[in-house]
Amino acid sequence: MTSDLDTVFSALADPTRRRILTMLLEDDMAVTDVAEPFEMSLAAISKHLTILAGAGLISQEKRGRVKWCKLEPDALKGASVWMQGFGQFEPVNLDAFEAFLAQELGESPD
Amino acid sequence: MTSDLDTVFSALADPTRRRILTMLLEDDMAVTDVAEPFEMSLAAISKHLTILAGAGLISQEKRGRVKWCKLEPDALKGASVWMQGFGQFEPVNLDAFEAFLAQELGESPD
DNA sequence: GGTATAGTCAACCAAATGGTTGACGATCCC
DNA sequence: GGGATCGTCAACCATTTGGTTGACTATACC
Repeated sequence: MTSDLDTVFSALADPTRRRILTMLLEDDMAVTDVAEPFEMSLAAISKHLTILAGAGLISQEKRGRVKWCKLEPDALKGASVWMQGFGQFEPVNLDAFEAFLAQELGESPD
Repeated sequence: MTSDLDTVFSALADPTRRRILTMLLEDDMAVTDVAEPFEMSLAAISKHLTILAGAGLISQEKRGRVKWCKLEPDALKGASVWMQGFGQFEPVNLDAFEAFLAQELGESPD
């Protein structure tokens, strides 16, 4: 039983994959364009993208011969919450932030 | 140049190590006591602890023949901030949270 | 149809990972 | 000193990881 956290954290453990995610923060990209700035083969990047997709961190949609990669930041949520469990980083923690969100958003559904 | 994020995220990618961290959330522990609930050798746990210490996630202090392990949650900070960069988890993002913190904390230095 | 482009697949490889066991050094206790 | 406990080290092993190259499929273009 491999946890979601396993796949997410190990996906994030590789600098190439983190760099890909930050690239996708700007805009959706085709596989070839993702690969362009890296000094490694297209096949290698394709594997990295498969791993990111496996972790749910990106989604991929094929249109014509081009496969578009889209960031799915929600997949970070579980990992983020897990880490917050340790995070007395700030005097204000998740509870306070949730209270803030509740107040800020009024009645947002979901 | 291996990034801090590399070592932190790959330390977190293993379920045994995450479980160790949650155990240490309760209290500082000796190596033998950390190992007790796991079905694996003491040497294996010792290696995991070395990796956690290498990532800065725990510190270890030897008193007598006992080595105490202490959680160092600040080491999660960098990784947490990195992840927040993606976190349009909610309609409210980092900017809003920073504003919230500023307001909440008044004049907290640093 | 023919050719270029986008991307994956399969086989292979070196290095890293996560575990084992057995020997060992240090410390505590009698 | 002698024996038990704490923990690491070293050697070893199987599996996973991150990369390569070459062949291949599918789409686009002329």
